[in-house]
Amino acid sequence: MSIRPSPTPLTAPLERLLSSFGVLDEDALDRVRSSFTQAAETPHAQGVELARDGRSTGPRLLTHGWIARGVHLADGRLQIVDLHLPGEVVHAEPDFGDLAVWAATEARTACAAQFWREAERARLRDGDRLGIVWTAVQAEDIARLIRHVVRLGRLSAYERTAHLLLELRDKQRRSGAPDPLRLELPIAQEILADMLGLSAVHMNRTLQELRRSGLIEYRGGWVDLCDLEGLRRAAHAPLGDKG
Amino acid sequence: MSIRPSPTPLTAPLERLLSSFGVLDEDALDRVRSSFTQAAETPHAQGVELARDGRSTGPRLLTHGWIARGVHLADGRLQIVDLHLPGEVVHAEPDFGDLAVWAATEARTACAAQFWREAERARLRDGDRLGIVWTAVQAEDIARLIRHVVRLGRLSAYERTAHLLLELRDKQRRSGAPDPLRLELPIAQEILADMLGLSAVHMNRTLQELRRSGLIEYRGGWVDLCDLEGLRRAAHAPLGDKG
DNA sequence: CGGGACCTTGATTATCTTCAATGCTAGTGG
DNA sequence: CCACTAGCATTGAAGATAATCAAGGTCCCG
Repeated sequence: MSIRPSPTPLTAPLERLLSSFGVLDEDALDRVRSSFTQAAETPHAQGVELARDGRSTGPRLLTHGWIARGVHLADGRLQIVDLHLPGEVVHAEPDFGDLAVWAATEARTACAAQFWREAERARLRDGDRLGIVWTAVQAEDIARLIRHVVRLGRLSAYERTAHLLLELRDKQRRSGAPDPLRLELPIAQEILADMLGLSAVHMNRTLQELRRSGLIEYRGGWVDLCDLEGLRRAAHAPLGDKG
Repeated sequence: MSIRPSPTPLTAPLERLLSSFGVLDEDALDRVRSSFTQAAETPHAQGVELARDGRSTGPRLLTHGWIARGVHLADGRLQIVDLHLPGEVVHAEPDFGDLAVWAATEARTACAAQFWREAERARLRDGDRLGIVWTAVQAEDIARLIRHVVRLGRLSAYERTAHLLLELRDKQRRSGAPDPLRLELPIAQEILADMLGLSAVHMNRTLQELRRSGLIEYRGGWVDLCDLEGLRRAAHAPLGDKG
């Protein structure tokens, strides 16, 4: 009997995500995996909150499904701050304003407290591969927030949508998606609208416009990025590396 | 001749800012001050960039004036990501996208590389006051970005403007402003517009609307927050603690 | 006095929201 | 197998919000 199933399946998407930011040596990879030996997956039904206001579940590794973070205004308006894909460590602590964190689809997570401590400690050791990679991951988290600010502040609905699709594509590639031109989009258009600060109706019309322009095809929860270069031009952004 | 004027005036706004996040003991305060014994102030003329694209000056302590961080789009549009006041440590490294950092007014900064290292190290030591406070400062940086996302995504021009004024007021209080109802605004309306994702014309009209509503008075680079509670209601936000 | 930077105003147009239906599809129970 | 329902996508029309264009106006400074 083996002590532990070979490449702990739990951490597979995390390993892919980390590797997309830099090479992990055997030692680093080992520490990543052993941070989750104690961890069991928790399932989350669609729409159920992981954290809100004061309550927190600590940092959690998303293993399956999508998780959304966002702010609810008193009058019902919602602004989504980020959408998380498998492999990402979701900092579910609402230390930041009254952020809500919920499962945008059926999802599964595992406690990442030990990993978080290990990674933070690694950042301070010179030359530690895990630390180098983890620093890059956190910088990217902030860069993504900044891109979101630019998207919402200065891009039109059409530009925003193209920009977001490229953003999600890049996320999905880090998460280990095989096809660089096919994007899984298992969420309602209303969620995209709440991400982009648009009404659901206008979101729908904008997606149709992207279809009519031949930049995407969209049906059944999948988006085909037919014209990556066109999307990039539409988004005024350097997102969406190499087809 | 004295080696160094007693409470190094250079760090005074930084000390106030840090203290607004938690108590610093003598030891922590000492380390803050001695991180800047080697540092000299550099002046920056209005509009001059500290960093752009690849080039960086490393983390710098803003001692006088305002600094802006933002993204320029190819067609001339500009989205400002944050406005910095004295006491803040501006991470001028454009690791994050193609962020530009420039002096929004005449400004002076000092190298904060040593302080940054010291503060980061302190974060990892349990019970270190500097570490605790620095962690809070960084969490607030992210919280502010998230509030910016909500502002741009889901608030109207009127709401956005009220929200931003409260945000700037809170910043200015941390920076040590004496009057909690008087806000110095030494920047053109166009800069506020670029912060809020509006045209300069509409920014102007929105400010007038806030004046007509009796929420603010605005002239000569100063804003009086006549009705703090009204602003808070207009902003749909819990910003703007106690008059 | 002239020039430049900034603020203000009016008129017009573009973008996006809201409201109100109507279709579409998958799941459910009779 | 077939209504029946719920959730999501789509459409049209009307209205609100903000951008754009084009002038003036004000203030400061050389």
